[in-house]
Amino acid sequence: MSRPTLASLASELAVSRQTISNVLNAPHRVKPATRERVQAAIAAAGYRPSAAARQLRTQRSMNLGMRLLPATDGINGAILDRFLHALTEAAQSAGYRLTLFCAESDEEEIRQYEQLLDVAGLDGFILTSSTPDDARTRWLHARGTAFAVFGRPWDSAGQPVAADHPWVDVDGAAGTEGSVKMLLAQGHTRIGFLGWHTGSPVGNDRRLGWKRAMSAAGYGQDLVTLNVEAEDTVAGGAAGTAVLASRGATAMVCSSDSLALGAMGQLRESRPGAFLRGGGPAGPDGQAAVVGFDDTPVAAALGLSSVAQPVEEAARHVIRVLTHELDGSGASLLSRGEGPERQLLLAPRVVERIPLPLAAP
Amino acid sequence: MSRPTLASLASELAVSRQTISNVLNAPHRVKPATRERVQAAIAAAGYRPSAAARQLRTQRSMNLGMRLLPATDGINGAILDRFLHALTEAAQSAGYRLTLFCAESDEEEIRQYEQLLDVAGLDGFILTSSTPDDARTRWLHARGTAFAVFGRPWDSAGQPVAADHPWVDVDGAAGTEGSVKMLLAQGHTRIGFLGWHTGSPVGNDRRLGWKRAMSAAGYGQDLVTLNVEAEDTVAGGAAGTAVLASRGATAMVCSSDSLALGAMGQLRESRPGAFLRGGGPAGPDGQAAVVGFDDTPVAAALGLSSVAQPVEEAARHVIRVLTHELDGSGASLLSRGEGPERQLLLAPRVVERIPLPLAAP
DNA sequence: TTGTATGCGTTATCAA
DNA sequence: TTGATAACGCATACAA
Repeated sequence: MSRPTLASLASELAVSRQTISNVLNAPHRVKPATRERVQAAIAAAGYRPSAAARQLRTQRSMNLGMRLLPATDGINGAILDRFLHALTEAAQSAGYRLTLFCAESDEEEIRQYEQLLDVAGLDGFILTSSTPDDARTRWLHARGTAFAVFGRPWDSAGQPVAADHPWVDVDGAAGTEGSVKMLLAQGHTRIGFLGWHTGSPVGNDRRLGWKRAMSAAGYGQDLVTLNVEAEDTVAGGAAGTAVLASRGATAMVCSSDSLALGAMGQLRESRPGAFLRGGGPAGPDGQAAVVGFDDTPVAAALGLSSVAQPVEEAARHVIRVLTHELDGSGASLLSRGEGPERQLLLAPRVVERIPLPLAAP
Repeated sequence: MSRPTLASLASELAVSRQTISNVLNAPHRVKPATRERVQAAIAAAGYRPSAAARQLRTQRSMNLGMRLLPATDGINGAILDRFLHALTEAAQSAGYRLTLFCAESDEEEIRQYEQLLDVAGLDGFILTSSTPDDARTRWLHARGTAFAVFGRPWDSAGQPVAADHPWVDVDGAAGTEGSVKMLLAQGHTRIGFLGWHTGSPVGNDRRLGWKRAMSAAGYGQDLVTLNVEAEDTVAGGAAGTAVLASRGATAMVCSSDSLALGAMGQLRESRPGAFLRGGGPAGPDGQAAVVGFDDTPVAAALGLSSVAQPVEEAARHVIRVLTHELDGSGASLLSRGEGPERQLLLAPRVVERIPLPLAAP
């Protein structure tokens, strides 16, 4: 009653192991009659090839690795759930398994790569963030290991840079640009930007979209006074909003939902009635408006407008391009047709919401 | 420049492969002199045994599997991040890798078990929830596969039941009981319970704690009127709270942060000033209080009191008991001493917070 | 179209 | 204490 193997099946069917192997890996090379007979026996016996034996022979594990970053904020990190699920699902239907690991730092991440490569023979890695002048992508490239990144490559100055490895990212600037346009349509003119004080490339990108849209609308002279940087927390958002409000801002575009949450709270406190218009988007007639980023569950729960990243689509594409790299190298002789985009910038979507009427009329 | 193997190392050192293998797996069986010489060579060459070859030989993959549930709510599901990270970390330091997979249903989950067992040779599984009369645990038990569950076993009627498989859970009743005690200490007497309408064992357990504490405090006669069931959403929480408030409740204990969020919003709207006392916990003098469950990031962000589950500890213990089951079977001859608790009920912690002053004075 | 022989890298068994 | 041999389950080159 133990699990069937190639050998046990072969003797049972009175054919060679090779024939069964061919039925599985090169069906066209075997006569239809025997092929069907073998296939029936495979199904009946519930035979499944052993991945370990196969890996030993082919040097491929059909296994992808990904580092699980520690859950930081919890508000902003809420995106990971969806990304990870879509990633697992996509990998699974592409015939790959997904192995998770932890690392305290990028240096340790590299050491983990090395170990997982040597010990488990992982075929490739998914990186869920990119840093300026990323040592990890350099290492992987030098080692000749396949990988794909969720995040654009940045040079050491934090500027976008060309790279020849596969990556997928979301166009943050387009997101904040869309937020500004939405607020302009609501009648706002003094629209502030509440960003991070870290100077991260991602944050700069989001600020850039705000600048572009404001300039295009003719409010370029406000770019200095209406730009505020704060710590990426609810408290930081409240503090930054106090400054922006004192400079006359009636609406703010934020780099994160944490900041936006703080902004809403601060406005509710300092300007009673700021969100009274439960019936629809508020105008500049004493009304306020806030747009967050990432469209976390918190935003949805509180009626906070936010920029939604297509993380599921990003995850699917990461798998698509990575598996194409892994599977395609051999088949590239046959299908020299184009594969999936090796580099892809996805457009986010601004989700407009009506703030929950959390204050009494 | 290819990776060293047992054979290459052996010829280089002029010893047999077996000796090197022994140095790794049974160091006491090799003479100290040669042992050290081999160990030095291993370190110098950066040799690491191949998991695939090892698995082929030992029939153990050092690999654990876990189904990734689709991110449902996003508010309540926010716990998964922390659980998964702790799980990965614990597995890693126990020498195991973690493989993720997806399934649409519990039946498909079982089919995935079967496939992952046959193909990848996983050593065991972690289940992240338990259902009444769980078919998955029955299947795994029948198959003789090791597993551990985050969640108590329930019989088909949703009552706690004994089972001999390892599990870890958090005592929900103790959590709501603690919530009630906190509210009593604040001066509240009419404390409502806002629970799920699904009749899930987990929900019943949480309701039970409220009942126990209320009865103990002498408010047993209110158990019927102050118990409300609603859909597990923010809107459901608001609706349920309207009912509870109309029955005179000044405080509510909720089965989730989603419900609690809805409760806060509803109270803010219907009772201006309900949370005015920003300076400290509110009393029954016109003040309101809400306690959620799970201590999600949303609760922390909004100053919502909530019951915090020790998910990291739960994850670590799940790995502890599962790896003990896997590793310990052989060593049980030597160390017949007690291992980790095979069944463990962890106590949650009530986190008391001051609501953010989101309404104007 | 099918079968035979060999090796992937490791550990277990046994003999020296 | 160490070494030779076989076997884990599969796929590839080559022969029939």
